[in-house]
Amino acid sequence: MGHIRVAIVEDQLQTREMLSVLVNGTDGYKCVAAYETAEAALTNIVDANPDIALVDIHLPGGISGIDCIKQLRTLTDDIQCIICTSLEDSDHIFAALQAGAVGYITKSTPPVKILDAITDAYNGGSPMSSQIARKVIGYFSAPPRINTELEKLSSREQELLACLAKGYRYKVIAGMLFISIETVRKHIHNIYEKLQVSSRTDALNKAYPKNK
Amino acid sequence: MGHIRVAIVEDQLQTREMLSVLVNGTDGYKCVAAYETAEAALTNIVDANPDIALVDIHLPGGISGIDCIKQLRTLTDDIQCIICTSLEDSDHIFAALQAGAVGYITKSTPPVKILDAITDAYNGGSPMSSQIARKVIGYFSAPPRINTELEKLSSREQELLACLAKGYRYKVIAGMLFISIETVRKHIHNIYEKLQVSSRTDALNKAYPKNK
DNA sequence: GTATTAATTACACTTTAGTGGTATTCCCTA
DNA sequence: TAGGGAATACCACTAAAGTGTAATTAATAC
Repeated sequence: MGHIRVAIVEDQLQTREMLSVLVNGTDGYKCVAAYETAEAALTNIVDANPDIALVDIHLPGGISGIDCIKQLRTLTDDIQCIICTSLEDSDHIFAALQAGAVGYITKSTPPVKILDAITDAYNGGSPMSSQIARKVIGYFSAPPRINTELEKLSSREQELLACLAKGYRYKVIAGMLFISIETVRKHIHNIYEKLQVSSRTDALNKAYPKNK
Repeated sequence: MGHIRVAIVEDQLQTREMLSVLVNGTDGYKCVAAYETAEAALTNIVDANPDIALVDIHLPGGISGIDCIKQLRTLTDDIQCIICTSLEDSDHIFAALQAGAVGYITKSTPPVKILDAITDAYNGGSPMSSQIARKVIGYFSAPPRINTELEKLSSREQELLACLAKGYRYKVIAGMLFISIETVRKHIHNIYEKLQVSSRTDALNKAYPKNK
């Protein structure tokens, strides 16, 4: 005991060797497995029982590192995966975190920082550079877009539109709002004109654009 | 030039003083404003023109630090806000990042790390501890919820449903998928049966529930 | 004080959506 | 190989949605 068990999933021999030497050469860390492909990792990694797995995104064969993590999550929750890659675009970062990676470091990370990242993840943190963190939170801070479409509508019309969004029939809406079905028709017709559409779904898509 | 302009929004005099002394006492940083309340900050901060604002969450008066950031975003995009608080729960973190904060540090952060965070944010990073980062990504990987409704549908049916979502008419869908309008009807009827609904809007609401 | 606008109702009409039944082909599996 | 699901297609029918025009009232704006 007393050491963190590390597995490596990395196709490049040189990087793989570098990582395992780094890990094994440091007190408190032990490299318990190293795989060249996702396939090899998935069939053997559970037996190796690492605490932490360093996973490359770009792997040979059909399974990417991201998919590898995704599938690994179906096998066990005991292995925490850190993506270790040269790819730094938002899409890969996002996909990796969604797959269940707890950290994301780049291959240019200096060796001592890699060990820090391993310890960090082991202690319940999520190692990533603040540059990467910025990209991560980019997904949160939804564009402060104001909905110009909705503003075109009167409050009554917005009320009607909300009913449309819930899928209510004209008759039901009329009953709920205590107005005649003809008025409902008229309101909705006005809404469609203002939004420049001609169907319920189009109106909803325009007024409440899907965020992602 | 040559220094990062910092504003402070913090109700506690002691902390405020500590931060301004820290910032002003370090080469490359300058405290250009310090406010006790969100209200004061919102009316004056744009004129002070800081690069970075350190914002507490818990502020006296009606406006919290999070709402302060939210409103500030409607005034300018030039000020990057870092939350500096003692609150560390996921909800606050998430709300802050959604409001537009680019970083999240705690008051227990040592002074030098606070300066690092400011520089970090200034350079396009998102300063936060890896513990906080873990909570952030928790929102990503958290709901491994599979959409059981969508799974009931065959791939062809899902294709049809996607067309419905875009607001296409039956005739248009038929043209796009090279099938007859009657087949479109049939598919959609089957979809409605599987989802236990009887209208386009209901089907979409059930198959693609709004996440918020 | 008059013009505009939102909200309301009405009627007639066209188009689209949704229901129910039947049938063929293909593919997969028990 | 018999059955089942999925995809395709057609028909007849009903229900709902959407269009066009017109008119009244109340509030608001100029």
